[in-house]
Amino acid sequence: MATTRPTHRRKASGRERQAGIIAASASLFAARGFTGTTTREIAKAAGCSEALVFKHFPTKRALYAAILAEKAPFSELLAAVDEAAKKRDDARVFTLIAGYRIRRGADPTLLRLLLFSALEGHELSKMFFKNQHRVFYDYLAGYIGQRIQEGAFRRVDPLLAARSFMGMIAHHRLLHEIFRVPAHRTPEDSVANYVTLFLSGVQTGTAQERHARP
Amino acid sequence: MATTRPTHRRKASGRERQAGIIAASASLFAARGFTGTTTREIAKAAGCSEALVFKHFPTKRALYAAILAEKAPFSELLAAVDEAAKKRDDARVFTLIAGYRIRRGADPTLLRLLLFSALEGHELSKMFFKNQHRVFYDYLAGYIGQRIQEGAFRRVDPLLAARSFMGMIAHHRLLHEIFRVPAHRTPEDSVANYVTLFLSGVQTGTAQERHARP
DNA sequence: TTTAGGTGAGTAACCACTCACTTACTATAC
DNA sequence: GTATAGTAAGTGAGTGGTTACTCACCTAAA
Repeated sequence: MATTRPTHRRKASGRERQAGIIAASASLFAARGFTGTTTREIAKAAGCSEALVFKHFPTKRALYAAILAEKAPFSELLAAVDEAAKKRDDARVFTLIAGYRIRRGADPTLLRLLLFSALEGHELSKMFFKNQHRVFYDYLAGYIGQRIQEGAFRRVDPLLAARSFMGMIAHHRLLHEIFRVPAHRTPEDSVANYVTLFLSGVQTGTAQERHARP
Repeated sequence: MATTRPTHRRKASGRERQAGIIAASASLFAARGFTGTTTREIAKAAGCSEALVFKHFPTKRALYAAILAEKAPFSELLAAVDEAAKKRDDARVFTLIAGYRIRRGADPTLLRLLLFSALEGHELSKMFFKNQHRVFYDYLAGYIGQRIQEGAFRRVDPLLAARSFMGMIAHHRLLHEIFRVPAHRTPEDSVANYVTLFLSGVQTGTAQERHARP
């Protein structure tokens, strides 16, 4: 079973090729959308023939679906957020989430794929959206609801409040990554601004004195 | 010059046809994107032959550009907002803007066209974005800056604050119109929530007592 | 009679996808 | 060690269908 590794291999293994095709086509689909990308371009980007692409994926649509299905949710972030949530460190909870989205070197591919798939009405769009974004709303809404019960947050609608915060973040990325609006602040600055603004809006007086006014 | 109007006209005037083609193709482009829409579909939707479409617009791309260029900014809204701004009625200023975007029967076509054109990298995308959205940022940022100087708002970054608010609104529409997330509040409720949350976040103590706590 | 409105029948290029076929690697028999 | 058989990796040259776009021609109204 353990295969030898020749130094100058001329044929890639099935796994390698498949991963290569997925990686190459993912950036193409993200850049041009599903209908805007041709199988010939995919083959060229993957460094193989069109025929081989169809040996690995029965149809262009199946390849697209494989890409969307591959992108999994992020566990390490949620663990860090959960820890901050247990300490009731509001600023850290929201800064972690915002900072994960808004940061130097963040990959714009996922956002473009998400938008394209939703606009083009691909069937896997909903699952993709659920894995990529829904997690945050549910988690944040739960945390906000809890903080309201504890008297730390004002009585706002938890789900709408969670969406408000995620809206600021998502819109920030949309402006910069899709509409190419130049940034006039550092990522850290922007995140701090959004977090402060949001927390000032939801925290009660007592909680604000602890965090929002340095 | 004044032409008679026969009751049973069989040929449309050039203007009428052109408008019909634009209207028909606009909804198709919004639904399927540029590459996802065929000229045959456009002709069928406009109720004429493909050849006639090309008599009016030299290329498919020129037709797309004509659609994006046609969509003009909204003057009556800005007038109403301006009036509220002169009275320093913060709640009304933000409620007007949010309510214009979030309301029953709002046309999702423009949002889809805007996103598709930006994602597909169409040249007119930037102008379209400027006409459709940029106005709000600049106007709001100016208003927020003024309110800060007057001591009514905290010292936030005016542009980031404006984007935060527009982000909540834009994201709300994105969730419902593109990602088909069901609404759990009425449009008016949602708008009121977003406005209250935002104003609580930016207003100083004195201003909050006047507006945000009924 | 003029002319703007309108079309059926193309065209070359391109699309997703197929197939007959070659090549490179490996396990095994000797 | 080497010959060989089996198989996974890989492709050039297509396939029928679709695309954006054209052109010669028609038709109704002023």
